Amino acid sequence: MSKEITSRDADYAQWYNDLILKGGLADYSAVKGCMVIKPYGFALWEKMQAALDQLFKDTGHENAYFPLFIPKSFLSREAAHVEGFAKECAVVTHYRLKNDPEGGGVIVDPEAKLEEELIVRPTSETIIWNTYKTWIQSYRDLPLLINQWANVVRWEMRTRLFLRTTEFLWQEGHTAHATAEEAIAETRQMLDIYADFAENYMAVPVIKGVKTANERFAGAVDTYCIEAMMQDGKALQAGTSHFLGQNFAKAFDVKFSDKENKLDYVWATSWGVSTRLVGALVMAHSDDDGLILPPRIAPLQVVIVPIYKGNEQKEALDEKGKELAALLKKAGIRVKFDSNDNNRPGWKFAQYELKGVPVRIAMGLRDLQNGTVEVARRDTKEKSSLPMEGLTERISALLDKIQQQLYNRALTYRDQHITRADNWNEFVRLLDEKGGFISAHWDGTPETEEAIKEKTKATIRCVPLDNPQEEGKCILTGRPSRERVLFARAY
RNA sequence: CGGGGCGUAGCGUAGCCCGGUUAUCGCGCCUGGUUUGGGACCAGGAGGUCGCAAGUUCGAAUCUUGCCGCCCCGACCA
Repeated sequence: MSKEITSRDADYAQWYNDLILKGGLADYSAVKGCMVIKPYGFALWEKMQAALDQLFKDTGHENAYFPLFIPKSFLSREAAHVEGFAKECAVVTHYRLKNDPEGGGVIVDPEAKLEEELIVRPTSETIIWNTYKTWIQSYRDLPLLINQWANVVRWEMRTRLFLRTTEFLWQEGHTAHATAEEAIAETRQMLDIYADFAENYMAVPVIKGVKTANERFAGAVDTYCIEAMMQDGKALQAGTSHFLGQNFAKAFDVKFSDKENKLDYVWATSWGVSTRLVGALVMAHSDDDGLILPPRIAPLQVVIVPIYKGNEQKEALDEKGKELAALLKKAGIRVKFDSNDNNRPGWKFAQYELKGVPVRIAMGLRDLQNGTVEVARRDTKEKSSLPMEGLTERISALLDKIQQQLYNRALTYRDQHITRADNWNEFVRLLDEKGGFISAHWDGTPETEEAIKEKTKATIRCVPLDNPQEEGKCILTGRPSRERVLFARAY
């Protein structure tokens, strides 16, 4: 590939791609726009899944599974929904191939045309609400709190590893409630869970907010989101939680009888996060030496590398290494003892740095004699010699400390990249020179938002929750405004 | 779909402008040995439809035309 870098964006894209490829998270695939998630990358996703799944279950949700295929007609039942997704749907038209009578290959059998085409789900609201119609009759059936882990397909024009792939893995929650208040509370609760997960597990600080009408989910009344800041100053939407009102209940005719035997449509929410979170993690923390993974979700938290001369030393260190690994494992630490003799220590150090393993322990003869080990942090690259005595506790504490410091570092960066702009020139200059979130007044109209996007490529990421009210003038039109909103260029 | 860059061994590349024996180098791989506290070293070895097709030419990785593919930027979007 070319080494010519034509812009900062391209430079950054290369850095990002290298991190993922060299870190062993994923590969390009034979199908353009799709991605192969490698075992290490999938192990990371599984850690994230497990934590999220627990948070969902702790709040009363259950997992289920709905079909991959959706009858084409379902999509058009909700007007805004079809408008939003029609342009990016993969469509199944036939169910059989046959040998090409003209030559070697196979062709689509024209006899095997489906009566109604199926679309591969870009999201599952429609197929799920079609099902909910049969599940919900009475207020006693509510609330219905379902989540599914699934893959979805969105035929995007341009893709990027983890951040935007044609097929991606995610979870999507779909809930039904008796009242608007309850559904809104659910929407907010799930937003809080996402924020909690991003900050406390991924160590990525996020801003909770509401989307403007332009950025709202197709079919939602309100879209809430968490927005993160990447190291290149671009924003990344890391999760969304939608209040759907009665839109889908009406589209799929889902009514229930309340306690007074009055018939009404149910109130809905949906919420999701995807493998994009892996991309967020990579971009938020990594450096030029590779990935940096937060300990709480790192597939491997500690790697032990023996350093030896000759077989005799190797044997002694193997024994000690296995012993230490067992000790750490017993304390609940995910640890690997790498006694592979094919690679030298220096090579292993570099490899585990590329993979972002938070802590490395090196032990050689010198350590055996002194009863110590060398402990190195991935995030700061600091090395120190620690006694074997009480090592487990120290490592546990160190993992916690790394988790916290990663978050603090990302938070400091993020906060340094929220800047106020009070006039148009300043706004544009900040976007071009500094990046990050720009806090500015906006007149509240979709037209102005669109105009700003066209001029600068910046969009309104969100109106932060609990946003302070403040008189001001729109950055573009000068019309009156009551609050600032967050603008940024985004992924 | 537009703009840019590129396609030479598993990976990364030189050579191309200005055509000329057997296509360069590094990593990786195989064999043997020495090594091992930050990506080891020595010796030997295997590995190639130079993206595909046509054309020009005595002769094409190199020139011309067409096609295919990939990456980056933009439009679309999580």
